[in-house]
Amino acid sequence: MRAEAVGALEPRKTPVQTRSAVTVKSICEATIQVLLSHGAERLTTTRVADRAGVSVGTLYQYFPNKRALLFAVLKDHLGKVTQAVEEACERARGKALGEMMREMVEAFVDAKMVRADISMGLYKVAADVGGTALVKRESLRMRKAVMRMLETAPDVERAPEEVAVQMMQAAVGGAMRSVLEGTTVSVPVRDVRGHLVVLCQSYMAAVMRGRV
Amino acid sequence: MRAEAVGALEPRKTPVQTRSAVTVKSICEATIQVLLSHGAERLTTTRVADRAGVSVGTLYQYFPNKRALLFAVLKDHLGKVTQAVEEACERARGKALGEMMREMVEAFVDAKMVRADISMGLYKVAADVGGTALVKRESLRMRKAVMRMLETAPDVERAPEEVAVQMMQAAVGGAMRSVLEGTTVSVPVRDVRGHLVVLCQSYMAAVMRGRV
DNA sequence: ACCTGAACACCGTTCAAGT
DNA sequence: ACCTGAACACCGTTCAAGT
Repeated sequence: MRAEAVGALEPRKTPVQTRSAVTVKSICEATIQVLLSHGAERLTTTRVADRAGVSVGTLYQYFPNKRALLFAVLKDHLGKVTQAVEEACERARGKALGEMMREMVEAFVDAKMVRADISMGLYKVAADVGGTALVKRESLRMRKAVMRMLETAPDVERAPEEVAVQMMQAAVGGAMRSVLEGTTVSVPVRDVRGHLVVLCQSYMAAVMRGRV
Repeated sequence: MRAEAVGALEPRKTPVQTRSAVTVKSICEATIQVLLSHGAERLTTTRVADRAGVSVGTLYQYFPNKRALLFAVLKDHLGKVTQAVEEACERARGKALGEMMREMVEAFVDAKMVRADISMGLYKVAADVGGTALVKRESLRMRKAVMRMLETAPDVERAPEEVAVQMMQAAVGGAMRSVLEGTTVSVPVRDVRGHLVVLCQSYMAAVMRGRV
């Protein structure tokens, strides 16, 4: 298997003046706007620069390449989702297993849904941009939060294997993706939430019963 | 939301002579080879043509554009997976619900795994290529097969809502994707299969019990 | 009926010149 | 310290010319 030829993805220079901090922010915002209005395949560095009111050269002063730009935007978006899940896990400490699953899943689904349009747009670019590495990192953060939460469940004697939690996350994440991409026939958000809650509850319960 | 600007994705002309049938096949094979050896971002129509031993012009005689080429390859691959699942559903008719889930999930996982490298490579291009439309079609075919199977389960009184089956598919598909992309920490295939079987069994059982 | 490959348009990226 | 935009390289796609 090939190693991903990613190249530098980190921002090129850190803005030291207020002017450039504004520039960077406007470039990121312009990226999202272009993504949503023109679509991923028409997202051009020139177009982004235009929209941000700067020249291409300026864009490249802060981002080494197009991927890095999209990477930054993706990172920001995924970070918000992870944070929402972490907070939910914190809130649910000490509750029963079923409640925990509900809080976690609802936080995840809702975080993805607040900016459903951005989530959708970013799925398309994630693959081109080293998104999997990012998803991997965020998954790990979420998994740790979930594991910590599970340790405090009164109705759980010993924590489940980490594989089980991984599968659960991957399943919920995949289902959300499918809904957002419209692969799934359109279903009300409320139903999706409800179904994913049940899915996690029943799977976790089965795992605890040693069904695997 | 923007409509996907797909353009023609169907092959441009149907080979009428043996020579050109060979050409088309070799172009498709070359595509997979280039995808696996050079990676998605270095997959160039010129490179594919070179590898297939023809000129770019010839490639464009059969495929209107690069996307159509990748679309064809993706379609073929997904078709095989769907077929495997359909066959499994056929075999499992009349068995108990738990057995049905096992047969279905194992068929799906195994089909994805036979050519894990191709599955992986194609995930990267799917987004650029109108893959979601294709996935939607294949999902529908699989869902119908699953619904037909479920009707014959002796321990199921009334078939589950279609939403539930959709969620299950999306969850399993997403989990497999996560495993293949390496987002999930590497887990033995056998374990993945086992976990996904339990996930489907417990979720379906919960749905039947009216837990949603 | 099928194949070739030079030519064109477009996009990512750079860098010399400006403030 | 930051910005500009013409110039370059590369890739998708075409089409006049060949067999």
